[in-house]
Amino acid sequence: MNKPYQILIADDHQMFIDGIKLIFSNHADYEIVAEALSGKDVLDRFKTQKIDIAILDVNMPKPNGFETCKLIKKHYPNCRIMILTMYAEGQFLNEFMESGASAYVLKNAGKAELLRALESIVNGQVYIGKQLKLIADVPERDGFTKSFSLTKRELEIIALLAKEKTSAEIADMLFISTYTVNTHRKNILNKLDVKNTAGLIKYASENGIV
Amino acid sequence: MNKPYQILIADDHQMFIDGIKLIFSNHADYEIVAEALSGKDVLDRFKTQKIDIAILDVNMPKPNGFETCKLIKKHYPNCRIMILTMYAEGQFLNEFMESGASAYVLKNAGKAELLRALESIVNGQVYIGKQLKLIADVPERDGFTKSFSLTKRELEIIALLAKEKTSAEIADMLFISTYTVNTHRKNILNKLDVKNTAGLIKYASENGIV
DNA sequence: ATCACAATACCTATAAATAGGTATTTTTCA
DNA sequence: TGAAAAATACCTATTTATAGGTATTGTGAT
Repeated sequence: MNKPYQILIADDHQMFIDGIKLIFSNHADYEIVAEALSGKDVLDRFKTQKIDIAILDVNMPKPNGFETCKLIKKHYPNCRIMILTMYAEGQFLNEFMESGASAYVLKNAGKAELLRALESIVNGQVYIGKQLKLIADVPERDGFTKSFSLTKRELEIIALLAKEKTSAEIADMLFISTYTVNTHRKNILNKLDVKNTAGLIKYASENGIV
Repeated sequence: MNKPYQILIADDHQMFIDGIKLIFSNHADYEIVAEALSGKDVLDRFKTQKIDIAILDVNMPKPNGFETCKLIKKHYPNCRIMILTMYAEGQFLNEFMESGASAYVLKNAGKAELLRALESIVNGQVYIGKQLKLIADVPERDGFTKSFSLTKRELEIIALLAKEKTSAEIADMLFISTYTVNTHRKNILNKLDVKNTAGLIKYASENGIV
């Protein structure tokens, strides 16, 4: 497995594939060499091309994402697989664990997280998207990235901070004490491991929270 | 001209078109109804479909963006046109003024600005991208968005703020006084018309400065 | 040579954010 | 029904940021 890594991308929506392709155009380390619209398509591609990494949608027709994943792993154990899902619910986590995939990421994760996940993958680590991780509350495992779970209230406050509101203004809008807002802000900074509001907003922008 | 607005998108790179399409998928107000790879293509599309807004790349083959724009305006004066350019240089501004287009935006402007530009367009205003405006230093005109030009030093400071540095830390790194850094920050907030660092970082993220 | 702008610096006062705590109530879920 | 997580609230001290000024120096363009 050498650079640029040869990637297959599979999803039943062509437009989504196009979007992903856009992310990798001009990227030195990764190259999209195959596309597939169904699980069967994916397996066909493997027969004819060398593929280092497969990015699979869970909700794919024919064999779905996990089944396809298991089949790939059976015949091509060296291939690394990233599973994409639309839903933040952790209901698929067990399946993920059994499927042999290396990454499990939310579809609306954003470019930054996608690339981070791929980096983990090529380093032989397992990556689970932040938003997914916490909901499922999986025990820590080697190679898992640090995760943080933002609560509803915290997300609400981030959104207002992004609208240039001060703690006092936020307190007024949410009918809570300024003390409480500040406590939330403190917790948010700790969870995201950022130093101040600048880092917070940057994180939020990069991860589609605002 | 009623919602959803029917949009034609023209660019000689199919991938770029796909990217734009992705932005408008699921958007209630705008719908991409036509694509074109050259100026001639564009005019052909107009003959067969109703188009409210045309988004044209300057560097298009056959008739280029501006020429195509003039031709469209001549035959379909009600159509609003957005011109996209890759370069921040203002050399095309005169041509833009004469072309009758309603918006002039940098290609790497980002989703947020693209939508802002479209909003201006449908409201009958003229929109010129921030980064473009200042370089050209056009006199203010009705409907033009407020413009701001960030200096090299200001951009430098924004970059450091995005790295969670404080004014004192920035002062140390740039070998200048903290007073100076604060003066720059003050000027930046004014230029960008944001209230605080949160707004500043959000702007910077949305506009590819950081 | 002059004018505009960028970059620099200083001062003061106030507002806001951050960091360190502790602690209670409410929700949620097993 | 209990335990854990989330949301709430309060206190204090310190650091940073913001807003209002003014002012000097260098530089690039006309």
